[in-house]
Amino acid sequence: MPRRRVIFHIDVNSAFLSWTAVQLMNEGHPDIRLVPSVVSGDPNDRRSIVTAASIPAKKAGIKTAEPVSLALRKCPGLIVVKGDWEWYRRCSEGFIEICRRYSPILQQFSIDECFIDMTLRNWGEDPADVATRLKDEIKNTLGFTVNVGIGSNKLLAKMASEFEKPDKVHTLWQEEVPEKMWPLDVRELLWVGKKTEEKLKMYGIHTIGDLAGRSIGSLTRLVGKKFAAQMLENANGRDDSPVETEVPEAKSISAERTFPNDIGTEKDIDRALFNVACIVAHRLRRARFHTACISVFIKYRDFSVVQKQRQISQPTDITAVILNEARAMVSDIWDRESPIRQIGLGVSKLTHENVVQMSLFEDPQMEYFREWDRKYDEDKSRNEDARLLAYERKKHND
DNA sequence: TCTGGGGTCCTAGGACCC
DNA sequence: TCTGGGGTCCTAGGACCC
Repeated sequence: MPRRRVIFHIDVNSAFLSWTAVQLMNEGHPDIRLVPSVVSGDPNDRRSIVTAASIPAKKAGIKTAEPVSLALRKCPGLIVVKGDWEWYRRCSEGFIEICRRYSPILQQFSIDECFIDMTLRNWGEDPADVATRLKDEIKNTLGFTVNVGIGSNKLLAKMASEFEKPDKVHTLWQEEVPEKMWPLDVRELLWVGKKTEEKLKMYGIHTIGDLAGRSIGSLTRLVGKKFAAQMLENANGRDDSPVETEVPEAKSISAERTFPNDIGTEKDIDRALFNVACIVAHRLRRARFHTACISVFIKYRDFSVVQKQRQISQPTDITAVILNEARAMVSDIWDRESPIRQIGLGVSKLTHENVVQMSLFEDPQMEYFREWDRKYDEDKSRNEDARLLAYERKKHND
């Protein structure tokens, strides 16, 4: 007899804020979760935005992804803390490890979320009790709270974990969909973002229930065939995607820079391109990839974006080659008048280097470029080691 | 004193081939 | 000289996620 699937979705509550709170408490500071506080990139950068906000900060009207300057105006006493990515990585590993003890069929969905397939567990008890044990174990051993959503598929589990927060367990079984999911605003449905919300509401679709009752034809006209079909399935609580235990290989690597003040000279642009090219190419080499497609984009002051991509015949991981292509493309798309807010560089069509054919008669200049990259990579890894060592020392001394 | 950074996937139109 | 249709690849743009 086919038994119904039991999926858990575990979601760290205000992840970056909680993790920073734990870090600060380890150093003897008070708990920033209890006061209006936010985590941001560089708090001194006038363009930095709110990465995570405490519940008291949210009550003061502060939203994730809004500018820190705006948040400070809304709440003058706000505590702004810079995020620590190394620490976040460790917190993430810690909570994933605990989840994996409950089921080996685990899919990490992001740094602070995962799905586990609990179908094969021998349920002598209510799944909600097991979920409660899991959430309490994370809280007691790691010091931060999670929500656990339980459902008969990934979509329902994820929707359930979004219900009341923090530190809660919720179920959303198929039969609970009309009662628990249909009354929700259509925007709450996974994959329905701002633009889709606008379109749907223009056609009188306000709740997930409204959406569930529509015909595929009318939705196709709004959002296209594929998305319409998926949205309709999801609104009815259907989703048969498996919990994927394999970590997918990267399909693209990119980096971008937003300037503190918009720029407009060739020199500034060139310097920024050089910086992002170094970063992207380094990450490419570290992952042992070559790229066959390079892309650039420019974001102007009014947030309009122009972009260009180009395939190259000989896949490469050489900074200079990538930078050269990027320069040419930026020169093609930049109108040479409008100040630039942000510039980005990406690589895609990634292949592993062992399948790449080396050209027999390579430009002798390439050897120089390769040497340059080798030095750069060495330097980077030395700095990285030193940073980690300092990190460990600091932790040891605390 | 408005809006980061890093990804994935989809669609539409044009080029090119048979 | 007007004419077709299918398939594939490429590019630009746009939507979504955390």
